[in-house]
Amino acid sequence: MANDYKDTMNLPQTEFPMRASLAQREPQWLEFWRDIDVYRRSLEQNADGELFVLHDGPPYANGHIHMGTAYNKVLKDLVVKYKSMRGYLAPYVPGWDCHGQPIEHQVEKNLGPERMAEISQAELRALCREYALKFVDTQREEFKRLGVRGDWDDPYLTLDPAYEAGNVRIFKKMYLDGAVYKGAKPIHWCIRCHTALAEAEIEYSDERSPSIYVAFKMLGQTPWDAEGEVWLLIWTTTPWTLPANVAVTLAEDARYVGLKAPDGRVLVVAEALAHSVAAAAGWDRAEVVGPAVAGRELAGARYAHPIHEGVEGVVVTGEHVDLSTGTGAVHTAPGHGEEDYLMGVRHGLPMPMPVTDDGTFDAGGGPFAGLNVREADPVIVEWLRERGTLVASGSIDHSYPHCWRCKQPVIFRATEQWFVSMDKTGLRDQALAAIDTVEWIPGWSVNRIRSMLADRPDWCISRQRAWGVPIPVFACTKCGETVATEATFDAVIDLFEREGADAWFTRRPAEYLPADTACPRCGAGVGDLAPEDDILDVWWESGVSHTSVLDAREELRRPADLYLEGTDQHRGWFHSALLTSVGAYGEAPYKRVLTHGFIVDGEGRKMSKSLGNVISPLDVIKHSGADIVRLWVASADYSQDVSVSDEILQRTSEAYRRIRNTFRFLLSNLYDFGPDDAVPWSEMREVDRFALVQLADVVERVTAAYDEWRFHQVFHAVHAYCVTDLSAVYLDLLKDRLYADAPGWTSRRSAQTALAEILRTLVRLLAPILTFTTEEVWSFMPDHLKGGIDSVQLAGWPRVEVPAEEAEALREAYEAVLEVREAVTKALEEARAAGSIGKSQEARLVVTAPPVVREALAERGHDVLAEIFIVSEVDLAEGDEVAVEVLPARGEKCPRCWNHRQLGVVPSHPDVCERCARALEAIGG
RNA sequence: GGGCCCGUAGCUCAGUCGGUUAGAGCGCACGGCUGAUAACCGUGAGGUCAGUGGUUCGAAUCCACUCGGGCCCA
Repeated sequence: MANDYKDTMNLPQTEFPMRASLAQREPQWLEFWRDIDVYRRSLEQNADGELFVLHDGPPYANGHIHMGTAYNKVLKDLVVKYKSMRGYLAPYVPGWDCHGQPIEHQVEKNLGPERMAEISQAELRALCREYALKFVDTQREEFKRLGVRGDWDDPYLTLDPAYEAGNVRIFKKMYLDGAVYKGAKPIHWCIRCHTALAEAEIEYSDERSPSIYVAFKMLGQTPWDAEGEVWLLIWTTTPWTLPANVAVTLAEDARYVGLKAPDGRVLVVAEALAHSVAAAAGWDRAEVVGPAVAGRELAGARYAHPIHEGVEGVVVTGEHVDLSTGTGAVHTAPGHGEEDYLMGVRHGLPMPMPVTDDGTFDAGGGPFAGLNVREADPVIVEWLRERGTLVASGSIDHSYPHCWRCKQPVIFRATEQWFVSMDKTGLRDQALAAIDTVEWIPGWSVNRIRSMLADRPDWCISRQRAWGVPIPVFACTKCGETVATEATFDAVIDLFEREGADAWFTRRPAEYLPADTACPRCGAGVGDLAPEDDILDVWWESGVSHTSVLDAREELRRPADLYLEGTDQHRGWFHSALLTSVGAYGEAPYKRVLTHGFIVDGEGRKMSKSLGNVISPLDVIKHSGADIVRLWVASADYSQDVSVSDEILQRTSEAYRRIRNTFRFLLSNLYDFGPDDAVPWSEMREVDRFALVQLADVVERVTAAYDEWRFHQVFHAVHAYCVTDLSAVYLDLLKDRLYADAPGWTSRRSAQTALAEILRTLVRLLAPILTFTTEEVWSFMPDHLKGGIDSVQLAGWPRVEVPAEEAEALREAYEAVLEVREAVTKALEEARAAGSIGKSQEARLVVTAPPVVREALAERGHDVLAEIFIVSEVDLAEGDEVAVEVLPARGEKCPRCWNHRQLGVVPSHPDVCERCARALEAIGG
């Protein structure tokens, strides 16, 4: 039986399992890393290395992680681990964004309206803190489970006292420079709850509103003067906003005409809407009179205010004018609408706000003073009708915003807000200049942040909420003056450092401000100062992490080497960090910014519950393992949106198995490879030397890909190497030598020398990506290949040195050999299809090739060619083109190595071929 | 509606300055091996380079528009 010889061979042996069972095994590696404190040791080991700071952008501390956060964190981990293995001192301090409306909103919902009414602001803040910390813990465990390495025991939290104080440091600098000012801006406001509402606190539902057409009398000359008295006709569904009117906005390019009303007045409307206006007014016939004039030509015209006597309004133009409904002339009240507000900012319009916080008109409401806006509409409509300016009226059903809590319709109402001026101190220009000092990856991303900065309005940094860091200024209760000086800021910084921002809500200013603090206007003392109610925009808070984290922590440094976030952060964190850093220090907070796309489904659509295409990283971890998530992250090109689907994960798992089996083969053939068995380069077989040349080339390509932030090319290069160079060619052809040669022969040790080098190199190339699997591989490697290092993460970056000249010669020669090999496999396949052979070792080849190729082949030697082609014999012939003839092998099948050879050459082992006989002799068989 | 970006095989990706017949791996089909075995090897089929129009001797590549998608604004 052929099997008699099986025991005499060096067949692969390993305990390294073929099946990964990642979901079960990965947690053991997490324990291992915890036990050896791998993060700390990675820092200690590189204590003298160059510092590389990847600064973590803080995810929001509510809910579980999703694919987007998982993707981002894994990408960061790849970078940190790669840099660390290259010898950089690469600390990673994860952080969380803990303040803000979503948490406050959720806590409020959990409490319910009754308890909410009883609770103090300090108590609410305590509940918010508890809520945020709970999700910090949740996400921390989930990120750790992904294999992300960092200082999880001491992350940064935006609710830490020292962090909160950093906000004040930056505010102080920018305030004292004159960049911060107080202005007004319309926001959603609930007049019943007396509170500002965020977008997430708005519910839309249908509402019936009045629909009225109102004529504003034009003043001065108009193009239609010859036709009669000229009025500008507007349409609105919110009559109560008319007292705050300051302008009428026309579409710049649309044509406006005069519409002759039955009473003889000329009403100016957009030409496109003249007919629908006449229909709404119920006129049988509407005559268009006089010229048609572009909107822009009417800009600057004046009209008499529809409510306030003796007041004038102005005509402006804007791009938001809708020409499908209404009149094409938009009533504009900057205090009552977002677009109106922007028009006001652009044209320098005043922003009257006649509505108080409970919805009552003050004196600015003119004839309606004292009336509540909820009741005002019919009164105002009647009032207009009496004066003859109401051209038409009806009602309309439309979607309208309501308060999530009391379900009442909300209004847009301008309130006092704090702003950062983009231009007063040159912030915009400085920030634009700072952008050019930063490396943006991918390159186009600079366009994105540049256009956003160039176009953005002043930054509104105040929010009317409880859960955040207060705007650190005081108001004089006597005269209303703002009190904020270097001394008060420093006192607040000190207070926050000691007690956190909570103290703002529990202590009186007199307790912590210098005793001599006084109002600069009226001289009122410290006892008459009230702390500002509003809190800072959370983008400000996370933005100042360059100060609260990078400056504050010893192991970090400002500016950071890298910020790495999704593309939405051009408007978010990249943006707010840049503005606060430029505002305070005149420079960018980062040297480099890498942005990645969003996670979408297999069709490129965003993930949403309603589409039912959401994939959770937690599920993938549970079913396939975190290394599959990590391999998926590494396989995709992050410069565009990244798809994930069951099929994609399936493909990823297949690629994983392929890589894993490559490791398994390497390990299983090194079971008897001892510390003294390595063969020096000069004594290695040529094929093995070429394998090392290929390995060196892979290291170079992969290292370049990492260095140039092209991680998906790392994956593709390594995967292709495993499949094409190793599995299909080198490992396949090596089996004969590995299995059949005597264990200690140089020929076999030469092969093992190459395999060992490949193993210790490959495992480290992949360590940043397959963090669990490579650790597992490392644990199965012979000790002498590990150099006494217990974690692959601490093993440094591989270098494979090959003599340059010889390497080049080998590349050239083997390019020809491998090309011929392709022709060989095709020929063998044909022979197989014809039924003349099964195993390739049953074949003998006659290879015909042109002189140059033939020479390259001949130089290898016939036996080596047979080894490379995995056949029993190769003969060469010369011809014009490469051709391969497949013949039955000569001799008999050796029962030990299965090659076809002359058997019985060695008398002591008459059954087997000469090589096997010698091998049997060598092992004393 | 505006700004930035994306679209190459079923999937993940290459494709140099515009230059032969657009490549690789996976998957799929078929076959081999049974000494990497829930593994491994081979062969093969798969593409209107999203579409249309243009520039050019020549376009996946440059330009315009259209369609589809993403992020951010409005």
